[in-house]
Amino acid sequence: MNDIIKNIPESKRDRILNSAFEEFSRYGFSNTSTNNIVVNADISKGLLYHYFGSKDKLYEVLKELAAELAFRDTVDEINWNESDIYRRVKQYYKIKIRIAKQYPYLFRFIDSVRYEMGESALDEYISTISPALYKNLLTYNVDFTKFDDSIDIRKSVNIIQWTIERYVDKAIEDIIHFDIIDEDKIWQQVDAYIVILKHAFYKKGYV
Amino acid sequence: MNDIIKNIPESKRDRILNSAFEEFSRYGFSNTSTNNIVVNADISKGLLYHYFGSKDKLYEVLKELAAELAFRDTVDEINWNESDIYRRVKQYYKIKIRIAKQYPYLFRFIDSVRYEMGESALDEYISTISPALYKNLLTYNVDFTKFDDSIDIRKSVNIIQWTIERYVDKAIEDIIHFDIIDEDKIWQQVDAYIVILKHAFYKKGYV
Amino acid sequence: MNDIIKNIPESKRDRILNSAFEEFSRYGFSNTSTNNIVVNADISKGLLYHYFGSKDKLYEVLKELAAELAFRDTVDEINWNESDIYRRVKQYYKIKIRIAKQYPYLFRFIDSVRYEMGESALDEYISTISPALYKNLLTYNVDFTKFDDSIDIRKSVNIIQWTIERYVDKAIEDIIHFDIIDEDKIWQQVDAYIVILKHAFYKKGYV
Amino acid sequence: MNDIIKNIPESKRDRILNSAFEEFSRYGFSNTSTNNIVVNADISKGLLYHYFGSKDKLYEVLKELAAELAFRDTVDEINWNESDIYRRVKQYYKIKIRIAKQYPYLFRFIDSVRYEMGESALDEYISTISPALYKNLLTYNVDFTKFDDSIDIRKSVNIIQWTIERYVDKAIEDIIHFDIIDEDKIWQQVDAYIVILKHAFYKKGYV
DNA sequence: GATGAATGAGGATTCATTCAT
DNA sequence: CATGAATGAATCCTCATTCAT
Repeated sequence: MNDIIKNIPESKRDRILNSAFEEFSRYGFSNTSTNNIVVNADISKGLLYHYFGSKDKLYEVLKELAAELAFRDTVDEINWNESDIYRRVKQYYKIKIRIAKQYPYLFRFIDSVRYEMGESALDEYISTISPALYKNLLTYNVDFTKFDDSIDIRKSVNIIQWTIERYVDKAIEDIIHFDIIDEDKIWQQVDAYIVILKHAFYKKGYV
Repeated sequence: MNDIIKNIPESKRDRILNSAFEEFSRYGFSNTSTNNIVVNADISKGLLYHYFGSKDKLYEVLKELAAELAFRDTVDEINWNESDIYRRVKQYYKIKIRIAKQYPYLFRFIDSVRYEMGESALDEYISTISPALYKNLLTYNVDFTKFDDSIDIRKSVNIIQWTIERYVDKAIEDIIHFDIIDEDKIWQQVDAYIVILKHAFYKKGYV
Repeated sequence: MNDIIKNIPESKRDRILNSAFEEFSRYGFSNTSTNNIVVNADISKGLLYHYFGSKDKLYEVLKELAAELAFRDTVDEINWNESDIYRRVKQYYKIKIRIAKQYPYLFRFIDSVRYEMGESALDEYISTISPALYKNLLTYNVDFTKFDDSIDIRKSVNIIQWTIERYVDKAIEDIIHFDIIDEDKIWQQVDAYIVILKHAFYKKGYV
Repeated sequence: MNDIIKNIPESKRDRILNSAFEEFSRYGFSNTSTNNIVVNADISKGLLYHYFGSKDKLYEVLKELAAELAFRDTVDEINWNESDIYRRVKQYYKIKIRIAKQYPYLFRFIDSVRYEMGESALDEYISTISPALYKNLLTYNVDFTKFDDSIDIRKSVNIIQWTIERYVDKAIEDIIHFDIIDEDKIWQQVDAYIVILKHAFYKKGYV
């Protein structure tokens, strides 16, 4: 499947993929018109079928690509030696923003697939790899000795993740709506929150 | 909106509603054919449009009805003076089964709407009334003094709800698949679980 | 299958059937566009599918109708007690012309089906009933005592049939091209030939 | 037209021609996809159009080639001094098998053209040269004095031809299906039949 | 010569909606 | 009330043909 994408000239490839990600995430599989996809991608109808053969196949390729980028590659790229929970989480969300800059609708697409499918290629990632990724992100090799023992660490960790996630998801929506984001500003704001969160959850010495 | 339903002769009404609930919950809004709805309801196409005007309007009416039955009426019907958590929860699920007997696909329909819509009439119930219903069901006027203080009451309550819910949802699927259920048997089995759960969560005196 | 045709109002029915007979006989099954059929029949695309469901089904119905008219009904209508070969053959071709007046392309359609199919519903008529019809037409209950014994009767009969057929097929082509024929004139010319043929093949007493 | 074929390197030529003969004979002109032709011939789409210009032109060239091989060249190659009907007929079918070994689908292609066309280049051969070829094959310079006078010679000749033809056509189908035939065996079997046929039709002295 | 990406008109089919009866 | 015939725009997909490389 990946061979299909590899063979498309870069210039067109992301136009096609983004157009398809957007349409499918907006309208679902059956309500998405290949017509709209090709118009937005500025290619001919024939070319879409030259590359992908059918609407079904296109959808499969998108699911495969989404799984690759959002789960497999991400797991490989994270530096699991980073034991500080804040830097660990920031790492992950920096990757997510980088992906969203290339494919703004990819994460919305993943959400929409989750809704449409019972058992499928992507579901493997959603139901298995995705929870595992999040679990490992927040636990594997994390230095919990920095945390204040009197506080529920798991919940603390959740609050940390949710807070950062909130900013990042808002940033991704900004990419979708305004086509551009001020990434520096995002990380500055995130860092400001991290200062507060460290005060709340870390032992005095680690703040 | 409710006037529309009121004006449909009883003999046809539930045939139409159930056919529509089933099709929409199976295939989603846009992938549902009004043709299938009228065939399964054994009415003419013209009649569907006579009553509902359009596919959109039909969908709206169904959402409204679903919200009415599954949330508004249910809230009104629950006896909020019943402070025993087990009897309280059983009350709710008895109502749910009664609704499912009349409209087997209604709860599947609600799930499907949640998936398809961003902001909609039903969302008001899903995002506001539905969580409130569940919260009140498990907390409002509930006599928590019966609970063993050493145990996390919230989690206990969740286990109680989840256990009962599991049986009820399975029963609703049976209504869909076999058209009939043995309700007595369901409640017997639920009661057997309640005995176990009371041992686990209630103070000795209340078991 | 015949129910489909029966349910179409007469005014439209023959417009549709003739348009389809013409297109299919001209271009073959796959090269025939349903678009052209509906344009020539002056109906909407949807209506064609409302009646016939698919291009395949339409083709099946046409084959069935062709077999019915050109073979089954024809066999039933011929007066097999007519033992004079000339009157017998004329009978058959009068039926053929009557059919062609209603469905000018029907016989061309049959020829085209013969070419496209291996084994099919119509083939049953073409490969079995059609040869049987011709054989019986020229032999069953025919009074061969009228023939001059010194001449090959079978060949004589063929010449008789071919001569009449030639005029009739030409007449059918005229129906196609000019929309109208002078049937009286055709039979006058045919009768003139019959006089000659009787001189050639019949015993003196029967001329 | 023949220049087109001449200019194609031998290595590719027969691959292209056989692929095209097969597709056209299977699916007819309009239902044949040039895509399938190039895939089966293992050439690019562009090359097909480089050589032939269009699907129509390709079809014309194939018809021309078929006429050349199956009629013109065959007529030239037959030794018309061979007056023995059995050897004469065997000659012809040996040529036919040699052609079929190079172009297995050529004779099926000719049959399919006959079906599709009204008036065309190939029809000239089908309607004029082909009947003439068969007529001459079975009559021109044939020594009929060998035949038993009491038997209808024409019919005898037909039986001779049909018998041999049956074996040869079966052999050609074997070429198509199994890619190989045992030609010696075919002629042995044909000769065995000839012995029988001579007994039936020849005067005692020529058996 | 040789490639195959690219085109876009045209293919069959579906379906929400209307309206005369 | 009730019907279902009728519409036609929109659906996915195919394919002969072109052309830059």
